[in-house]
Amino acid sequence: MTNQTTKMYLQIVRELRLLIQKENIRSGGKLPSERELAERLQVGRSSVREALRSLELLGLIETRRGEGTFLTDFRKHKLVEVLSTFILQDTKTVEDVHITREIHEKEAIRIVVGSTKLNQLPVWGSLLLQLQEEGTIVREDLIREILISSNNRLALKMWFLLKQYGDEPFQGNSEIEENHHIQQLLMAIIDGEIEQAIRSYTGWIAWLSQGRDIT
Amino acid sequence: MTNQTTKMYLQIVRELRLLIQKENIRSGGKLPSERELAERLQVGRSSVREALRSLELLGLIETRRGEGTFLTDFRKHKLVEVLSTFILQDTKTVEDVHITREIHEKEAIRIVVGSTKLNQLPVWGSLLLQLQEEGTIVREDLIREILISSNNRLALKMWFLLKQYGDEPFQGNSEIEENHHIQQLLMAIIDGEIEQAIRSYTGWIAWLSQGRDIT
DNA sequence: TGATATTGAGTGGTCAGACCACTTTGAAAA
DNA sequence: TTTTCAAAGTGGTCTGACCACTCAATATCA
Repeated sequence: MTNQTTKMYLQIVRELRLLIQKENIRSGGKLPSERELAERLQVGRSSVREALRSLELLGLIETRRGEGTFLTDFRKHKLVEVLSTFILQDTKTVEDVHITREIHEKEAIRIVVGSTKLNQLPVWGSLLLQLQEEGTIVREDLIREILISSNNRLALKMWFLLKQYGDEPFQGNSEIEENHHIQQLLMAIIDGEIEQAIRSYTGWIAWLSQGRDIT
Repeated sequence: MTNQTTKMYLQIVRELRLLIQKENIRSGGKLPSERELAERLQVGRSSVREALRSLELLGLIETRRGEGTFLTDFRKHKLVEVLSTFILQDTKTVEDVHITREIHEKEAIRIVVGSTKLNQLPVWGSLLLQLQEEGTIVREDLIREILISSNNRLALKMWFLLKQYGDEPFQGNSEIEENHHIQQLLMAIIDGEIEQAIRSYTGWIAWLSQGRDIT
C-alpha cells in the first residue's frame, strides 16, 4: 500500500476506533490479532504494530504476549508516566490540569446538590456515617461518588483522566482537619445548600494545595 | 536482542529521553535518524519506529519524510485530541457533550467575572459596543474570548473539541432576542457580577436549546 | 476413569532487508 | 556564476522469518 496523504499507522488508529465501535468491543474485550488486522485492512503487520504500540503507550489498549490485544479499562492507563517525563516540567500545564479537574468537580457538586433527587441519595448519609465512625474517608471515593451521581459520563471520564494526570502525593496534612472539610461538604450536600457546598469544596481544595504551592 | 522484562520499544522511549537530555536537544531540534538509533541502541529499526510512532501520536515529536525526526514544542502536546478520539466514542451522547461544554463555559465566566483584572479587559467593552452598533455578534466569538481570558489552555482545548463534536445548526431564533441575552452577559461581566453573569448565560443557553430539545 | 504431561496452533516481540517517496546537497553542466 | 540533476540520506511500508509465550486439545499415565 502506497501512502497517500496520511500516515498509515494513523489511518489504522482511526480504523481501529471504528472497528471497536462497530463490533462493540468493551473494556477488557479482545481485539483481532495483529496478523488478522493486517489482512483485513490490507496493510503490513508492521504498520498495524506501530498503531497498536502507540495506543498501548497511551494506555488505551493492553497487550499480552501469547494472548492478544485487549481494550483497557481506561482507568488504568499509563499516560501519566510517559507524558510527565516529557511535559510536566511545564508548570502551567500541571496547573491547568488541576484547575480543569476542579472545574468538573465543582460543577458536579452543583448538579448533585441542586437536585432534590440526587442530594437525597442514601450514599451521602452512608459516607457521613463512615466518616464519623471510622474517622476517615478517601478523598477520591467521595469525589467519584459525586461525579457518578451527577450522571454525565463524559465528564466522569475526563475527570478520571485528569485525576491521574495531575495526581501527586499529598504532603501529610492533618487528617482531622481534612475530615472537617469533608464533613462540611457532605452535610451541605444533604442539606441541598449549593453555595455552602461549593464553599466547603473550595476551602478543602485550598487547604489541600497548601502543600504543593511552595512555588 | 531477546526481550527481558520490558518491551523493547518502551526501553527505547526511555533511551530517547536520556539521549535528548544528554545531547541537550531542544524544541525543534533534530533527533538521530531511525537507522542510526537502531545501530546505536543495537536494536531493530522496527522497534525504533514503534517507539517513535508512539511519541509522535502523543505529539512529543514530529516526523518529516525525507528530513528527519524533530522534537516538538511540548506545549503543543496532543493529549486532548488523541484521547478524545477514544473517549468520545462510546459516550458520545449529544447531551453529555453539550453539558460538558457548558460546564467549561460557565466556569470560565466565573473566573473571568470574578477577577477584577479580567473583567476589566477592554475587549468586553468592545464587544458590547459592537453588539450595539452592528446589532450582532457571533456566539462563538464571545465564548471563545471568555475561555481565552480565563487562561486555562487545557480547558480551552477541551472546549474547542466539544464544540466541534456537539455543534448543530441552530434553528433560527429571533436575533434580537439573542442579542438581549448577550448584552446582559457582557454587562454582568463588566460589572463583575458573577451570579448575574451565570444567570444570563444559563438563560441564554436555555433559550438556545429551545430549538433542539424536541426530544 | 481421572489426573497429568505433551504438543501444536495462535499470538505478540523482534529483526533484517528490501523498495518506495521525498528532501537536501553538492558536483557537473551551462 | 548560475542552473541542473543525480546521489545520498531519511522516513514509510511491506514481507518473511524466528523467537517466546499462552492456551486448549490431545495423548499418556496412574
